[in-house]
Amino acid sequence: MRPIKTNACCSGLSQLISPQMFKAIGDPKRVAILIRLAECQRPCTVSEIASCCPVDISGVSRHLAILRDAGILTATKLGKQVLYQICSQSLVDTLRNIANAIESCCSAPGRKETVD
Amino acid sequence: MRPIKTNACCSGLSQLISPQMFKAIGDPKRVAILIRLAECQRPCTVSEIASCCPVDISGVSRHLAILRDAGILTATKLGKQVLYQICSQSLVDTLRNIANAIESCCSAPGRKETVD
DNA sequence: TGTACATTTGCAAAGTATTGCAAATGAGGA
DNA sequence: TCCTCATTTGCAATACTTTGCAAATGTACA
Repeated sequence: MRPIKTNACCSGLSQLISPQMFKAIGDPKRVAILIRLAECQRPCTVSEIASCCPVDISGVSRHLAILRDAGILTATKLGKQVLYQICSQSLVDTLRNIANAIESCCSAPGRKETVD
Repeated sequence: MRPIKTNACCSGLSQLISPQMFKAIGDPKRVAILIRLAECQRPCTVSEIASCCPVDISGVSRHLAILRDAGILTATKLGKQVLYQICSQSLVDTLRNIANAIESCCSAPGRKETVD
């Protein structure tokens, strides 16, 4: 087996890619919730969001907590209600940073290499 | 409850975001495999990839299949071996398209709206 | 204080994922 | 053909996730 040369510039990927974030998005109901929130254009209550999918509202609340814990949503209490909204700028930045890192790592010519 | 206005431009998100792809990346061992492949700068065999993490090689083979089925890797047979590599361009494009869609959807001023 | 409403949490059931081992498959070379 | 090596698959055990219901929490308002 050949020795494995690794590209030092790729090491940043492990800081950028959070399995928790990807796992949070990797569920069809949570994707439906995200799209609902994106379309909605304003912070939404749990009850409003729950109308996106045929699940008990307690389940929606749990899905929202998973997305919030992954840093994808923020929650704000307002009286009896809780308003959720997408952290769109940080999500956009994270996705772009990962794309840039993969691109520079996987298709950069003349890159520095080190033996593993 | 206010009627929910939705933003027509966001509907593309549901085509772009594949829960399967995010779920595939959303596992620490699979992230380790991806980083190994990214660093490695060339197609790698299963045995080479397996050295990235302390798991039986059969488990690594299954993780690779999950990433391949999600469209993140391609596999090529070469004699007794199978070479895996990241579909880096399509992954990069997908991440950027999602970022662009979220950005235009969530922070576009003067957007078109329709009542849900 | 008591009632109404929105949301979250405890719980148990059902479903899905991950793991290691052992055996199967498939390809190259003696 | 037979042996070896790389990879994949069957299987069972274990662990984790998702779900709905019911109950708990927290807030507003009479």
